[in-house]
Amino acid sequence: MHDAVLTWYSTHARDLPWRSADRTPWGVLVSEIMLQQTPVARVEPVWRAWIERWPEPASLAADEPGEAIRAWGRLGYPRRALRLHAAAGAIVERHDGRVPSSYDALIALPGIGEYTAAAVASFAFGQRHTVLDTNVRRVLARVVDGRQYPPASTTAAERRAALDLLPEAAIAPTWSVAVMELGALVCTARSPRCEECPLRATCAWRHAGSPPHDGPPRRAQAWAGTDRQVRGRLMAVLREAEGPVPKARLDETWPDAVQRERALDGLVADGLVEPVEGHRYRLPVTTPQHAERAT
DNA sequence: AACACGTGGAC
DNA sequence: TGTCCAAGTGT
Repeated sequence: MHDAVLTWYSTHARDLPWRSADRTPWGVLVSEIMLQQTPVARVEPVWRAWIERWPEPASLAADEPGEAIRAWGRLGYPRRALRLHAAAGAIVERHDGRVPSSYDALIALPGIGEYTAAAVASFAFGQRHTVLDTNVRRVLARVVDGRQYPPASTTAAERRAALDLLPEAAIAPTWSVAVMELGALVCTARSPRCEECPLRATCAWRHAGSPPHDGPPRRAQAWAGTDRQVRGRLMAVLREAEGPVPKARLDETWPDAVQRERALDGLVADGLVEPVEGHRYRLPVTTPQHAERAT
């Protein structure tokens, strides 16, 4: 199983900039944050511009958080940009400006959770960690469990299965990225290309006749009319503006005043937007002291 | 544990 | 055309 996947990866891996031979831990970290819930094709140009402008954590930390949000563009979930800016500040303060290599130090940074800490420790520092993203979880669900889709959230059983399969340290990172790539290119969610799969001979799901998902329905996220849509409208206006925006301009983005105010208040509470005197708003200029504090 | 959190491409 | 989904995290 390992040889089949590694051989497949050696000839099918995409040539992505954050995988290049001269990659840096900072470049890997930035890519991992950008790739959270966001397709590779949309990340690549933004990543290139970001790394050119902020080639190390200290350069990002020295800039305004609003500039990070602006440079984030339309990648979505702009709180990731704010957390990446905060992570850069923490790296400067706690780690002398160098991305830490330990899983524990990584997961302590804002915006970095179980997956991203394992990914950076593996792909930037060559360590042996189980890397469980949506691709790996789907591949294991099919190959090992014979199910079409993994559980809604990562389980202990999945971590155990991933650890059982994780090879020796020398090739563990390559194994992880290879399984991820297999999930992204072949063992896809919607229309898997099983004929091209290096694991087609051993896949439990395929052997079982590719049975459809049976558990509770996987609910898609609502979008139209949600606060998320309103927040997106507001952020788009603020990103594209040079400086502070009159509230009247924000009021044009959404007809329902109650929902609009709620969305704007939420953005301010999240530290993504800053009120300015004279009924104006702008992207944040200073790092928020207590944004997203537990309630 | 369930939910909020953006955006746009694919089918 | 509307649904589904993309290298998750924090609460």
